[in-house]
Amino acid sequence: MGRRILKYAILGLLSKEDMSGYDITSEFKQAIGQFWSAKHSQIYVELKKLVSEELISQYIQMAGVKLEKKMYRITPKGKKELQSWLLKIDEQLETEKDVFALRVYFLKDIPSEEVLWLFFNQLKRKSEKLSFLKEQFSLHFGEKDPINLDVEELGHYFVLTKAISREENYIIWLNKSIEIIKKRIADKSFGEN
Amino acid sequence: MGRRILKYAILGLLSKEDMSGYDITSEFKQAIGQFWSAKHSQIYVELKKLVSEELISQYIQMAGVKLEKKMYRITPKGKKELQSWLLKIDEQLETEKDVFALRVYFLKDIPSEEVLWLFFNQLKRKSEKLSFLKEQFSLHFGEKDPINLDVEELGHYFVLTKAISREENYIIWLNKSIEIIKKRIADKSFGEN
DNA sequence: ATTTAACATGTAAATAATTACATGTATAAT
DNA sequence: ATTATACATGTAATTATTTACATGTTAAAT
Repeated sequence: MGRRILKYAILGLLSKEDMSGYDITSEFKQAIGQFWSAKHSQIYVELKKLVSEELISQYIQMAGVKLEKKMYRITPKGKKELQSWLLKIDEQLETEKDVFALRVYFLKDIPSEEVLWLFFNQLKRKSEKLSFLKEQFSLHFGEKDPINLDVEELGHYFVLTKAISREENYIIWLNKSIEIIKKRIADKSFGEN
Repeated sequence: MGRRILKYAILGLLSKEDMSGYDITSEFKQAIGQFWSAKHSQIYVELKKLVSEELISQYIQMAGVKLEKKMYRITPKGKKELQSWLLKIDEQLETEKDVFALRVYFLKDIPSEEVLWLFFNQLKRKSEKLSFLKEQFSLHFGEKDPINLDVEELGHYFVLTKAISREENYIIWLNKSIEIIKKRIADKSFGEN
């Protein structure tokens, strides 16, 4: 935190095409939302700030008869700031937070009969997420070879493959852990009998 | 963020053994720091809050002649709250934020001659992190079979294997992406000549 | 002996982010 | 026609987190 990531996320999205606050909110439910996300309340405030900083400009687009949709467009100044940020290297790798892993660290305080259920529950959620991501992938890329992809699509391709492999890896770890837990339970009841 | 994760992270750590604020800060530089972390300024404030909530208690331990180290111990009330939190399921999976992936999504705005360097840089950092984690692992577990591990150590084992596989997976993705980028560059210069 | 690094604890200010409150339009389904 | 859902935008209050400021002790290295 504290590095105005949302600012650059918005500039990056607007660099591709003009969008409304609602559109940006929706983007964070798609591929890029796997790696950065914000609520609409934060987005609308940030958009106003970016306008005041002259990094983006605003115009009205009618949606229906009465609904004035506020569209935003990146300015040359905004584009420049985005490009310079994209080349910046973060001083240190930030913590990729994961509350499930935190809970697992405190395993000894979880009743042993509940542990397996917790892992299976996480497995279910992660499997669902993986399905969603794979669907997204086949929808956008199908059997396409990334070598031939337009550079406009390549970022999306990389990010989707990253998200998919992350979930696959998570699931593998969950299954391995489940096996260990099961084996420990089996060994224990054997010892007890 | 609004779910007081740090509160439970501290309770979980204190559930294992009494610690000072400094000790907790140090823990976040070890294995669990891969999945949750906080700065000392936040930790000291949270500790005082937890004392006022009677979830932990404080006592003094002399370190040297003058240095009064403030130690914290979890109370039965604190233990109870921890255990109930550990069984709670998060309503929805939160975004596992990753600024590098965000930058990659905006690839089209990065000069093509800089892209490879960015990926290689990330590869270097992630490889270093992986080495650190593997060192931690062999230090704590060596060739031990997780089946025979004490339940006190099992959480640590799972978290370390999770952190290691996450980094390994990240590195695989980076290498695959680098190959694609290289191939695209080769194809392009072939076409241009 | 002196310096450096690690140990140790705090507060204040600013920023980032969430949750809750608040309102209205357009479209699809029933 | 009515209802539900998606589209659309905002503010206020609260909480979480970082950065900067501030100080002192202990142990190890030179």
